[in-house]
Amino acid sequence: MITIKDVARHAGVSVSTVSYVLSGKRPISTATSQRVRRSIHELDFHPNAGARALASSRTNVLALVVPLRTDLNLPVIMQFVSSIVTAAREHDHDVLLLTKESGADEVHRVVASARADAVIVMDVEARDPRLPALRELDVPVVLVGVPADPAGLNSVDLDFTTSGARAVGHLVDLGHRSVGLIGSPPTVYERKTGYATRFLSGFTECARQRGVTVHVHPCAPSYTALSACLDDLLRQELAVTGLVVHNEAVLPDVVLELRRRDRRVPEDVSVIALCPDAIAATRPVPVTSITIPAEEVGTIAVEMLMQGLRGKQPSEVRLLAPHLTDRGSTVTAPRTADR
Amino acid sequence: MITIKDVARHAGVSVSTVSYVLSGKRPISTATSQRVRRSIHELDFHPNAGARALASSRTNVLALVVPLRTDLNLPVIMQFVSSIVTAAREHDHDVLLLTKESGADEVHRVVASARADAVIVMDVEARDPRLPALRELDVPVVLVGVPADPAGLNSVDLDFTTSGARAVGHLVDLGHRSVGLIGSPPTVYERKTGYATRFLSGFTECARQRGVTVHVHPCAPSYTALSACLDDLLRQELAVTGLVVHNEAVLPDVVLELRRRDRRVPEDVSVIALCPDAIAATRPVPVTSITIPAEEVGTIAVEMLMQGLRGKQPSEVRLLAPHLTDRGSTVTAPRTADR
DNA sequence: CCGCCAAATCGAAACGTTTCACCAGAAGGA
DNA sequence: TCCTTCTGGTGAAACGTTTCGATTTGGCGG
Repeated sequence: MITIKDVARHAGVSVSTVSYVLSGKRPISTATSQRVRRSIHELDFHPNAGARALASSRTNVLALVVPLRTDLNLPVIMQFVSSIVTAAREHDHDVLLLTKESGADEVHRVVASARADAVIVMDVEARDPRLPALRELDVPVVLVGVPADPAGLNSVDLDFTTSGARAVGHLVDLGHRSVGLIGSPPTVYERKTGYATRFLSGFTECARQRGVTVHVHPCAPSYTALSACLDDLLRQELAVTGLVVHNEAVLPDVVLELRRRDRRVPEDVSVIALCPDAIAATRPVPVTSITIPAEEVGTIAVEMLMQGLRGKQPSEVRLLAPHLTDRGSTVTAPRTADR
Repeated sequence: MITIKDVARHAGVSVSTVSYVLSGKRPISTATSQRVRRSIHELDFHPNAGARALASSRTNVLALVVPLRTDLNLPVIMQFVSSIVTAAREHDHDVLLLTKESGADEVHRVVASARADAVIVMDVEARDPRLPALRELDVPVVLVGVPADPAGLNSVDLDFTTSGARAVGHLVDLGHRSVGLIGSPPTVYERKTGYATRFLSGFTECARQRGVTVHVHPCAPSYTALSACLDDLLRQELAVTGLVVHNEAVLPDVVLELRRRDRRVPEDVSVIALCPDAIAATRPVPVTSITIPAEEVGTIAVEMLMQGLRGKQPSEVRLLAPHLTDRGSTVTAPRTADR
């Protein structure tokens, strides 16, 4: 193994000088610096992470808690993870993977044993049982998803309330007076996952204000559930002309099933979804959507942690404004809404 | 921070004794051992990972290289990751996440800086450009997926060749004489991903031996591609009565689209898929399938690494026998096969 | 020519484990 | 009784960095 000592000898300087060249914490003359750098390169020196961590009490590792069992919105999760890893690398950090299933104890273990010096927790629920334990940690923590009481922790997420309002608003602007919501699976609402209920409240509140009737329908991620859901929403007497879909899993089937029922999109029914752009764009008919800005959320989460590691501990909540992309699946409501 | 010294003092023993209690590398009297354990527990002591790594040159961390950008078979990937993390924890190891996109350099960095002491690489292609670099590493490496030349490395995967044969064999046994394959996206074959071509060769070879005609059709993960694909495969003159689907992304739509074309499953067309059980079981009509044993592969991968860390370096290839579950979507071929 | 200052560099003490070599004391054999 | 052999335990030297304080150098004003 090749150590900093070897580099120092090779470059004809002291060990500490090499260290300072690497960290930039003391001024080093450009001549020396370059000589050292060349030695590092020639010897292919990589500082030992353990030794570094021991001496500096910094691991340059972020712990990331991911909900792996959830088979629901997997693409979204992956996008988060991907952007987090990339962002972390940009700040010279690595990512340690923990699963949500193993709970807060694992996070504590990882922090207590100084394996990571900051934590990102994904898929946080409104009254997440892990919250108290997370508050106890004396390292920076960022939650992806906003809990009921975010005090003492940082959180970042899409502004789902505004998104719900925005979705229904878009349809109302187009003249729709009766709007259906195909929601997330019932289980998601039951466990009070923050994002689903927030989207729902934004949705209903906006509808109320603008005087349109809404029909809310959670939907499990299966064909039969979707089928039943559509049967219900498409009943003549409801006269639904606009559909908001907040359910990545069934969105693919929604358009197909509407067709099978002789409802054309967008002529008969306008459809707007809340999902990653990648999904909305590849449907048979591209779907107008509000994007879930996974990329951005991930980057911001890492940014917040880096802030925290630099000493600031603001404990803020950052809600990202929704961004709507019209892909043509929403049009002016048909005249014969009550055919 | 609470160190091993504190524990030693609290338990009235020397530092080394505590260490030996923890590692079990020397016999310690049960009396002392229990006293030490109680102290550890009372003080909530967690050995500092950095110091540990430095002194023992073992990090107890596995690096895992994951293809995060691939939006294709995400559920499968997640299952792998999930089982790997779980298995790693069972062996008291943590998992460091690397992305495939960042290439072999990152793996080298992580190993050279002693951040991890073994590596799992997922989604390995037949002539993967990372292979040479991986062979250079002097730590245990396990590939998930078998490259053209697996020499010097360990690999584990489903036996795709046999799986292909098994799938077509199952249909032939039921009397089908003309079988279609809805394959993975064309890009997957182009980059010579091992598993797709191996499945294909097993498929065609078995069909040849048993004298049935086959119609192979790669299929991009989009509705239009699937539609075109089905149009082609369902042409009268081909008289296809059995369909093998090796494409998680479009499987959900296949049954729906068959229905739309007035082909019933399984009365008119038998369908068998290669995909995780979770996907096959939740289709409108549950689909007979050969499972992708992600759970098992992950566990085995970790097991092999642990072997390697214990000193053995066998460099073996482990192919898992396919397991077929009949869910009723495959039945005896209709009489009027050539209607 | 001297003394002083800043800039650049060096030396050595941490950091918290593991592990090797060593040491008491008890047990056992002669 | 004395020597050996265990068993259970200790002390201290690594491990490879970072970082603090000290030291050298060169330049400059007086």
